[in-house]
Amino acid sequence: MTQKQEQLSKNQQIVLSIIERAKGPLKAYSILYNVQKRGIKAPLQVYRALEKLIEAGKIHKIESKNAFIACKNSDCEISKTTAFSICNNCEHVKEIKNSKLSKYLSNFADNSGMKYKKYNLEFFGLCKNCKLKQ
Amino acid sequence: MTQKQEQLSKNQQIVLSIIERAKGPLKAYSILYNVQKRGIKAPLQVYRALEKLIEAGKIHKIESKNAFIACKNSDCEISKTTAFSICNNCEHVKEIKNSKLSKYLSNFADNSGMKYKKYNLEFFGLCKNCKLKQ
DNA sequence: TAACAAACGTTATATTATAACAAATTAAGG
DNA sequence: CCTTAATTTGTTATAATATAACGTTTGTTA
Ligand SMILES: [Zn+2]
Ligand SMILES: [Zn+2]
Ligand SMILES: [Zn+2]
Ligand SMILES: [Zn+2]
Repeated sequence: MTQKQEQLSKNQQIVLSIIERAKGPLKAYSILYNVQKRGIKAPLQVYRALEKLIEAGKIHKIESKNAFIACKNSDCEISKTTAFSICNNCEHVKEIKNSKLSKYLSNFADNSGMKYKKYNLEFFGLCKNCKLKQ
Repeated sequence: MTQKQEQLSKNQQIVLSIIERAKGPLKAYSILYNVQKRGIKAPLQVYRALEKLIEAGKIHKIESKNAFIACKNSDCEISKTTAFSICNNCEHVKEIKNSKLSKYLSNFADNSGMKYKKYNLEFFGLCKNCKLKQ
């Protein structure tokens, strides 16, 4: 009876805490530098933790940036339907929590007959701050 | 009066022709191997061509795969609003052309007040073929 | 406690992408 | 045509991102 792991392991906790404390998405090697004092020495240790954290819905990968951000949607069990807004100027990234959007996309079906359980959406534009400064 | 380039350069044409002939998305180094007989020797030559082709809307990058696919929407001048369906099993990728979807997303605005001119959406699931074989 | 799965540690290496610089080509204006 | 600027090219080196392979340790379950 294999069952989904509940508890995070030591390395997973360390990596998660760094990501949660960060103001924005972190890159894997930046995480590595941040956790070396806590005993994590190699990239692979970070990548393994990242993989598990993503599976657990604790973090998401921003694909267009190869960076990782903590989930703010009360730990999306979802984790499969993600949407982000990304500022092209200051690189600010925010997870979009919008039930209409997620409903719309979860129910989307094109003529291919393919039904999707998973998607990732990345919006780009200028955030409020950066819009003013222009 | 700088103006958007109309004509593709030699290397851009070579790279584009490879991508257009391919059945699915190609990775940069796979493109490189494919064009070496045509005189392109270095990764940078490929990446430079890719960059221009993306700007021109001739190709798109599949972010979750670090791969490049030819645009099928009559050369999206759009190129800024992209959606793809990706099969998790056979890796088949198809650009989604659906005006309702693009209208919905182009008009989407969340409570952040941010308005988006650009997005990339990647759907994941099983294609028809792979669904049958399961 | 035996058996298995998951996590860990470590070294090496694969893959993806860009920096820096100089030469060649192309486009536009006088 | 000549000049100038912009773009494209060629080349070498290197940065940044990610995984393979192996053996050990730890935790769970029967
Ligand atoms: Zn989330
Ligand atoms: Zn901003
Ligand atoms: Zn397109
Ligand atoms: Zn398939």
